[in-house]
Amino acid sequence: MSLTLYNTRLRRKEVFQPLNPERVTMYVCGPTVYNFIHIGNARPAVVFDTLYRVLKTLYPEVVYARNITDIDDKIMKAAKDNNESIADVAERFTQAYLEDMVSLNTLSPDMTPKATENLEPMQSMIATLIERGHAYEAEGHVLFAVQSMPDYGKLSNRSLEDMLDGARVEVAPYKKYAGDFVLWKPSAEDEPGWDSPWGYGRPGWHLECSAMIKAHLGDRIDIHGGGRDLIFPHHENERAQSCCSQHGEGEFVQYWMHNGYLNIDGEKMSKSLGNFRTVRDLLGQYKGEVLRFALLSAQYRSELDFSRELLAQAKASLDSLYTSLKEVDGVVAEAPQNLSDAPFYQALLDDLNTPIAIAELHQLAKALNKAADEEKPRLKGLLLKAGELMGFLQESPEQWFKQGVGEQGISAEEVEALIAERVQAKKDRNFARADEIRESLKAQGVVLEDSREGTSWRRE
RNA sequence: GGCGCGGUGGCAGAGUGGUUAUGCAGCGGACUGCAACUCCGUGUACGCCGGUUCGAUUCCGACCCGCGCCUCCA
Repeated sequence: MSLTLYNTRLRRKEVFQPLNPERVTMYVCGPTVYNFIHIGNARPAVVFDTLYRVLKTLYPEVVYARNITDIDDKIMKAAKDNNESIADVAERFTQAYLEDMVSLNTLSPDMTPKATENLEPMQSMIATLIERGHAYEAEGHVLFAVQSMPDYGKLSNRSLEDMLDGARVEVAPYKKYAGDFVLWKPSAEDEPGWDSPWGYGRPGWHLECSAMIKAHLGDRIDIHGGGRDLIFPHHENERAQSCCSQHGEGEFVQYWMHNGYLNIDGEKMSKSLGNFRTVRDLLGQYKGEVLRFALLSAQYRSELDFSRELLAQAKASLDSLYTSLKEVDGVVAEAPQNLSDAPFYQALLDDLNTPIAIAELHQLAKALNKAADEEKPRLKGLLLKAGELMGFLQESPEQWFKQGVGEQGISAEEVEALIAERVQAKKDRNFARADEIRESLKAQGVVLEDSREGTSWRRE
């Protein structure tokens, strides 16, 4: 079976056929670095990281780019509010973002282009658009003329008329047409900017992605991903800029992919509504892998309600998977020779059906629990591989169960000492003392488990 | 107003024109000094009303409800 992906532009699933099977290209919209990211922002990072892992099993070279937007009015505002330079704000939150990405077990993209390092390609794209009659200058601005593009609106499936009907912003007076959007805007003396043929200024938001894709990946790429809220206007406008400035004909992006929202109490999580939880904050209470598991517990196009219960269930599921692995700690895993028949792989190939793939993880774990010794290396290898494709199960069970989150509480040495005391108590048939120790540890978040091999422990 | 998404058992969440995943929680049992873990067993749910059909949660139509986008947003 081959990879199928849901293409937003066509509103249906398609078999994925790369432009060049030797080199697959994927671009995902990264953060604007003016704040810590919230867990909703983490969803595309985790989803497309999973896709990246799957693509790597299919193609010899996958080039994954995820940008950093480090020039933007919101960053300028944050810098002003904190009395800090724009570069410092951007640098600080870029680092925080990269740390959060590591916590969520995402692989590093092959490139992380920054807007401020790509002004030249942006300006050259503007020049081309003006030359070709798709853009015009007005009062220090350069605007894209949406009416110059016959199929503008095709990605988001809307007509110009319909869009303007519901418009809720005032139309700037210098626009020839209300739907035109900014490619370049003037900066005041004390604002950041760059010299350009159209005066001192800075790029419009949509431009950087178009320009960086062209500069680093080429005129045409295979996959472009991001959150659903980027479909319009961001990706529609990117498509307009890129299609109208590229060499030759054809779609600039072959497969547009958009993840659904993360909700809080049924409402979209967003910075403007203020109902968000930052990844940073959540990492104080949950391991990154738990957050990742929660994010992948629904198919990426569905909405997902983010709650304490969701995280508790994610944690419980991972505990159970790691328990299976713990039981075969001494078994050497046998790497699967061929994934193509594995149900978890089939599920991932079907537009990243992670809930099914997770169900298969549980099936593998259950099979492993019951397996005869000679079957264990193969099953363990499959389970680890399935986990790896989704970014799970890469810690040792020991680490998973004994490393706490945030406040460490009782030390491992103290736990071991109490276990030793309890073993003696049990030997003396002093069960009252044995139970007392277990209860006391339980109250401190440590669970003891007796077996023939002895007593093991884990943090809850 | 335009465009779009969704409503599945206590919760989360797939899927399918008929044998109705999976996990968590619950219940019964095995194991255990007692537990925990694990294992075995256990749950006839698909918003409402019509239609098509031998048969619909799945297809079609209407309706109700929720959510989103229409130039800040992942």
